[in-house]
Amino acid sequence: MFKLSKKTEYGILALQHMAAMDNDRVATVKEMSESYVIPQSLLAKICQQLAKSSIIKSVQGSRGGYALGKPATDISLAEIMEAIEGPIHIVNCNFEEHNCGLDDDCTLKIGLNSIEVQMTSFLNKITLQDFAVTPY
Amino acid sequence: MFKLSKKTEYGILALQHMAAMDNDRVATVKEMSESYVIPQSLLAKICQQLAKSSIIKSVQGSRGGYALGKPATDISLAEIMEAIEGPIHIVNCNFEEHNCGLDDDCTLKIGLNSIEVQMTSFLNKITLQDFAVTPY
DNA sequence: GTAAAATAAGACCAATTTAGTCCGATTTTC
DNA sequence: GAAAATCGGACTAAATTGGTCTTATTTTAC
Repeated sequence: MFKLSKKTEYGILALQHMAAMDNDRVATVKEMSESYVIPQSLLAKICQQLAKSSIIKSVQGSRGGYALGKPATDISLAEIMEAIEGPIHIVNCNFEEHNCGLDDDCTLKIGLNSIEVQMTSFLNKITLQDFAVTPY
Repeated sequence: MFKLSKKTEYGILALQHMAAMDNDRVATVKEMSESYVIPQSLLAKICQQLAKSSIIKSVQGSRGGYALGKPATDISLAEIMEAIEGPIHIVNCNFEEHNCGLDDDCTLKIGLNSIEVQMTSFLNKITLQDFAVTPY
């Protein structure tokens, strides 16, 4: 299951939308949920999460909506995933709770640690700009 | 959810075990499931999947078991994941079934395609040897 | 000042996926 | 022929993800 969750996909679609729009306006959840056929209340929650991580900024009230909180070149895929799905860890066990009974001898954690580091570094380097599709 | 499934983790533990053992012997599921505290019948199925992909080879009957089917340097992480979890796709939609209603205009697929390529290439380069922990 | 249109937030349920169990069959050794 | 192993599939349980609903708050426009 090395896959983005649907929520993350929805979040990316929304971010691509915001990246493509004029700088002076904000996008509403309603507008985006209709464009991309995403349940409105689900996208609403996703936008709230993105806003909490200040990837996007919210404008409340009527005429409100969302817009990117920073340039698309400054928004990494890792950041988006973490905002929506939580911390990225490729192995299930983590250092807070040893639940496999092997504790610190776990050869899985030891062996895969460097891979997790490389992975997250890769995901950190990819920015929204990289996968924002320019209209053609 | 950029995470290995527990099944894949179990599979890796088993592969690490086989990689570390003498070349002339085979490892039984019982032996490995006890060492790493993995449900025996679950590990049994995982080993069958690894054997189907010829990552490991099976010896049937009493005194049977499993051993690596090729050198640890030839077994990639991508290969292990695919054997256990199926094909690697970072986006939910795929080209066989368009289920989002956006069909070929999906900016998600277009934008993330190159990232998926880079990811799988990365996972293909990592071999069991790389994360096999040498006894110390 | 009130109605309308938006975000905020959290509880809740549904659907899907993953993890794990169970049973019977087959293969091989002793 | 018994024992010890893999083979394979159906089934159930648990966990995660996806999605809904409801209520509150904020802001604008009339």
